[in-house]
Amino acid sequence: MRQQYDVYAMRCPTRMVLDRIADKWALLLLDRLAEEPMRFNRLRRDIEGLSQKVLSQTLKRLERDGLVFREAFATVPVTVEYSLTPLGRTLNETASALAHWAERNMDEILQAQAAYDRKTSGGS
Amino acid sequence: MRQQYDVYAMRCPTRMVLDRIADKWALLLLDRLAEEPMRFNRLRRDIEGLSQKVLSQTLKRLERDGLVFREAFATVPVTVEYSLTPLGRTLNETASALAHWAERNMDEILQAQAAYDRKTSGGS
DNA sequence: GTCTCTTGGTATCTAATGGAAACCATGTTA
DNA sequence: TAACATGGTTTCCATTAGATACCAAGAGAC
Repeated sequence: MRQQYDVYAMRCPTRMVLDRIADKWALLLLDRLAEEPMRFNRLRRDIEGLSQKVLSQTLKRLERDGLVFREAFATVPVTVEYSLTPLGRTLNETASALAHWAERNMDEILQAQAAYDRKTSGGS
Repeated sequence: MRQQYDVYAMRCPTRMVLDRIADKWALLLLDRLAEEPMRFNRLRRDIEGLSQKVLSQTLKRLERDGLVFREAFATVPVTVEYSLTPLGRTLNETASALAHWAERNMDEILQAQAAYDRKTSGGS
């Protein structure tokens, strides 16, 4: 059962996928959708700083990769609901860990940055 | 013990950190350095497609964040060795999971993409 | 002696990407 | 009739990524 793909190889398709999931917005979207299915503008409002264009692009790519499911309802103004696919759900287990690692270790990082900046700018 | 940071808030410092660690090259570097300490050009050769400039920038940022330790030896041509800090090591536990999730689920993603493209371009 | 290779980077240039803002059709409400 | 909601696409500009060349200091080949 050796793995057949290698992220370190340039031409490996995993590179493309890693490039897609190692993305701030994709991770936040996955994490948000893991809670419950959501609509376009709800996501836009929830994730501060995420523009419509990038939201649209990111959702489209996630849908293409089979991570997100898009369902459109022919209501008065069209309603579009996004949710995680089973595959997307398995990714979220590791992806959300990354997002929340940042929250847990923020203090330590802030201290490291301050120390680095003191050493660098103030240093002899 | 509620968390004091929120990745969904725009001005939260975790955003900055998430932006940094949700990066293809940073993840691959962390994963590579988790194995053993390595020198600059070794990393460049091992991670295909990674340019000197981006390697240099990424390492510098990771060092500033306290994730990577840089040690220079005054040898003949200067020797510089990079290794993970304890903090970097905790990150790698979740970060490498992301990189290798791509390897494990590659086939399913490729199939999803093919299905999506058939539906999109060939669809009625 | 000098040509070329190594080390670990920086400087420069260009192509691709990211984000802000405007625009779109359709329909409801004030 | 003007404004707002829906879910986007288009346009523009600034930042970024990547390719390439360059740098100093030495080691080894010729």
